[in-house]
Amino acid sequence: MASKITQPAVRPKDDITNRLIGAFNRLISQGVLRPGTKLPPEREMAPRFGVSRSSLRHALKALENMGILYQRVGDGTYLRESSEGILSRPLELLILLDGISASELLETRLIVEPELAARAAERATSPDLDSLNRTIREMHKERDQQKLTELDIAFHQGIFVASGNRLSQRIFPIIQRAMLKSIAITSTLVDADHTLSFHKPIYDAIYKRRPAEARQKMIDHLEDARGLLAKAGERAQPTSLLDSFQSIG
Amino acid sequence: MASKITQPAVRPKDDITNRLIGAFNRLISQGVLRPGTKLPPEREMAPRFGVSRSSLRHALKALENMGILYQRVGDGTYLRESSEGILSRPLELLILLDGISASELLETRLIVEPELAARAAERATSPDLDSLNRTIREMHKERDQQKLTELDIAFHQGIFVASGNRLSQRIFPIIQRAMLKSIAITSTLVDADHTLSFHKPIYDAIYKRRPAEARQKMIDHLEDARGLLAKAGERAQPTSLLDSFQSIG
DNA sequence: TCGTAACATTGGGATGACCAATTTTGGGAA
DNA sequence: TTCCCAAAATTGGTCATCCCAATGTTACGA
Repeated sequence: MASKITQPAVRPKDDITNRLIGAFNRLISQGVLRPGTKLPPEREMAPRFGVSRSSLRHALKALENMGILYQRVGDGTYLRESSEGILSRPLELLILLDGISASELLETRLIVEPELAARAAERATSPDLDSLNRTIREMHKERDQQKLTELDIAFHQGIFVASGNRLSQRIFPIIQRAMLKSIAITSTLVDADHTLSFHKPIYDAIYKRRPAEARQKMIDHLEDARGLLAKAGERAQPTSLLDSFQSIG
Repeated sequence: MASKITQPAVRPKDDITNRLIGAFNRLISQGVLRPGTKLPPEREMAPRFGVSRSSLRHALKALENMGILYQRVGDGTYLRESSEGILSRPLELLILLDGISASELLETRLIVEPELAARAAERATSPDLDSLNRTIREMHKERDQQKLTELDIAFHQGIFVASGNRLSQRIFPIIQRAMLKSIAITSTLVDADHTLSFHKPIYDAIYKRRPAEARQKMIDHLEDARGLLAKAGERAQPTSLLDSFQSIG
C-alpha cells in the first residue's frame, strides 16, 4: 500500500536516454548539427556516444516522435529541416486528452487572433501583404470545397506571419489545424463570398495600417464563425493526427 | 546522390513503436486507462501487446519523454495525473531551437495576457478571486527574492485560470516559465511594491468586473516589464529544462 | 513492536542475431 | 556510350537474452 504521494517530478530522469536527447538538443541548438543533416548510422553513432545501439535507439525514437528528426529504413536518420512541427503532436495530444472542444479552440483563437491582426497592421511587410492578398484572390476563383478551406486557413496563417511574432507563428497554426474538421463543416454552411466578406475588411485594415480596425474586423469574423459553429451543433470533434493509428490495443 | 525531395512526412510512421504510442493515447483518451494508473510490468505488457519488451520500451520511453507517463526503477510505470506538462518540453525546446529571446516571449505575453485578463474580469469565480488576492497579500509580507518571483508568476497563472480558457491555462504558463530567468533578473531592478502597484489595479478591475480596465492595466504592467527587460540589457537567456543535461556529447 | 537483512520485483542497459526496406553497385543489353 | 535491372551492401526495425541497480516486500530476530 502507501504508494508515493510524491509528485511524478516534471524534470527528466538522468538516464542514458534523456542524456542522449539532451546531447542532441544541445548539438542542434549550438548549430553543430544543422537541420537536414544526415546522421551517421546507428551502429556507428552508438559506440561514438559510448552507449549501446538499443539505448541510442530509445533516444532516437523519442526524438523522432518529438518531430526533431525522422528515420527511414535502409536510408538513414535525418534532422528535420525546421523546428516547425515540434509542437503539433503534443499540442494535438493535449487537446485530445483534455477533450477540448471546437468551441473552446475557437475561443482561444478569439483571444489571440484579433491582437495578432492588429500587430499585422503595424508590421506587415510587402511580401506579407502580397501573400494575404493572394489567398483572397484565389478564393474568388476557387470552387473546390476542400481547397477553399485550405485558403481560409492560409489567410489566417498569413496574419500570424505578418504579425511578426515567431512564437505565435508556431503555436496558433496548430490550434487552427486542430479544428480543421470544424472549419470544414462550418464552411459548408456558407459560400466563399461569405468568408471573403470577412477576410477582405481584415486585409484592407491591415493594408491601410489600421490596427484597431483590423482587430475589430477579426473579432467580427471569429464571432461569425462562432455562430456558424453553434449552428453546426458542435458535431465536429477536434481533428487529430492520432486518429490514424492502427489496432494493437 | 539524388536524395528524396519528398518532405519528411509529418505523419508518424507505421512502425510498432508508433502504433503502441497511438494505442496508449487512444486507451487514455477513451478513459480505459485513467490518470495515475499503474501499468503492468514491461515483461507482462509486452506479450500482451504481442511485441517484444524492447519495442514496448521504445514506446514507453517516448511516452515518458512526452510527459504522458513516468517510470521508476524497481517500482513500475505510472500514467501521469494530468496532461499538464505534455507541452512544456516541446515548447521549451522550440524556444531554444528557434532562439526566441526574452523580449519575444514578453511580446507574446503582451498579445495574450491583456485579453485573458479581460476574460477573467468577466468570468472569475470566487475561488479564482481568492487565489489572486492571496498572491497579492503574500507578496506584501514576503521578503525572499525567489519567492517573490514565484508569487509574481502565480498571480499571472491565476489570471490564466480565471479566464476560464483551458487551452490558455496549458500553453501560457510555459511561456512564462520559459522567461523565468528574465523575470528573476528584472525583479531585482525593482521592489515588491513596484510589482504590486501593477498587480493591484489588475486585480481590482477583475474583481469589479471591468474587462476593458483589466485589459488596459495588464498592458500597463507588461509594458513596464518590457521597459525593465530593456534596461536589464537582455542579459537573460530563456530558461530551459534542457540546461540540466550532462555531457555524453 | 520495531528495525533490518534477505529476497523478489521492476525498470535500465548491453549484446547479438535476423528481417525488410532502400540505396548502391556493377554488369549486360540496346 | 547509355540505360536498365539484378545482386550486394547498407540501414533502420524487431526480437530474445542476459545482467545490473533501484525499489518494494517479506520475514526474521532483538
